[in-house]
Amino acid sequence: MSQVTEPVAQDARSRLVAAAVESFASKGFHGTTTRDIAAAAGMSPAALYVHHRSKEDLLYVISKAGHERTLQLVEEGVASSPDPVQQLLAVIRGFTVHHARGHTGARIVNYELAALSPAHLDEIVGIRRAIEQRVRRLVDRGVEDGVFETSDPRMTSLALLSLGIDVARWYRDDGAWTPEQIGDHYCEIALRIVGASVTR
Amino acid sequence: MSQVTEPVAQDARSRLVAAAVESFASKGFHGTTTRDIAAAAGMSPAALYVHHRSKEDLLYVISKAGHERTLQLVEEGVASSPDPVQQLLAVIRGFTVHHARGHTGARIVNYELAALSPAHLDEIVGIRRAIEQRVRRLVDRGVEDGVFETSDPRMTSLALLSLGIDVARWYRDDGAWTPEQIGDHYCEIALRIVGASVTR
DNA sequence: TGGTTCTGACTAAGCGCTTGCTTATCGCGG
DNA sequence: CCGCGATAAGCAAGCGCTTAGTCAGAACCA
Repeated sequence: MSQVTEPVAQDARSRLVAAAVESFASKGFHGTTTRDIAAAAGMSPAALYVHHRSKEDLLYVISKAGHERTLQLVEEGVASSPDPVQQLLAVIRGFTVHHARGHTGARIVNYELAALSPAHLDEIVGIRRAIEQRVRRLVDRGVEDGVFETSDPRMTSLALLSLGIDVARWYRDDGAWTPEQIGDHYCEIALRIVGASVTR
Repeated sequence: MSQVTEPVAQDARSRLVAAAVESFASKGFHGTTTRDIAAAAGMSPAALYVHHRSKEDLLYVISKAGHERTLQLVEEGVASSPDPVQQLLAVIRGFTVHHARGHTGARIVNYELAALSPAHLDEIVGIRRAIEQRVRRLVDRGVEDGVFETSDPRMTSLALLSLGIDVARWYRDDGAWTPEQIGDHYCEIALRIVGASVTR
């Protein structure tokens, strides 16, 4: 069977993905060479093409997985409670912590969209729309229930997402706060943004 | 003298800068070729080097001007009133409108820092620190005066800037809101974030 | 005519990706 | 248990092309 060979191949494949994540995040897609990635994975340039169709395909794999993880995170937050306030807290905490702890991957997810092929971009944009829609529905529900108060729910939900996404840009591993501390403070900020009339 | 010839040269120079802004913003620094820039400016590839030392130098010129403009904007907002609330509103409105209307330039300013040479990056980081410091002082003043209320003024001021910067990422010219509408809503959000106990 | 602006032709270096080959591991007939 | 053909992983070398940047001279304007 392939129970012995597969793990080796899977390891090489994921090592290339991990190397690409590091390279793309620090130097950008176009600033990264296939030789950079191969070297970081401890392989020859040609080995990249044994496991991946192209450099762009590597970006697509990373982007797809990152977006799906984010969508899952948001959906879990919404499903965690029937109360919009608790849903908001769960979503913001998960979203923020994820963008801080996984800032390398999140940078690629949010800032390298233009490097995707048109077909791949289409697919990714679809997932992004789903993420935005989930948050918009959450805010709308809160407004309907009278626990949120905002003059423009659509822009408010966009701002909530925006705040979390931008954490990936400014977060540093050697910074002053842990991802959890940022998550906590961003929950406080989020409640204020939606005008939640609830004790903290 | 060169009073007559200079305008022509200045025009070519600024046409190259304008072309570089468009290209860098849409395709990124590394995704843009010197031929892209020259062609967009209606010139041959070699003409770029008559007016600029290198492609990186072009990026530096754009980044420097953009950062200085932003710092100026923040300082004008702070100087507009002795009242922290009015200062905050002026800064957020100016900052947000600038990042929406000038989103092409702002994308380069905020997302192409890694492509700068170490020396140039140092200089730019200095301006960024000055911008952050101005906003932090504004928030600290508001807290001292008792008109703002927040558990972490440092993270709050970072979040305020973060929110404005990210507008450059998601704003579209054909989107649902004008820069001014976004500025208005972001003023409302900012007041809530700092816990300003003031009527809208 | 003199000086500046701008160009076409060029180069060295670096790019994504392919090729030809070696090596390691596999199931399987004897 | 052994040896054989098959499959896949990996590498050194390099192909065809594009890149940033150069330079000698044409074109232009005072």
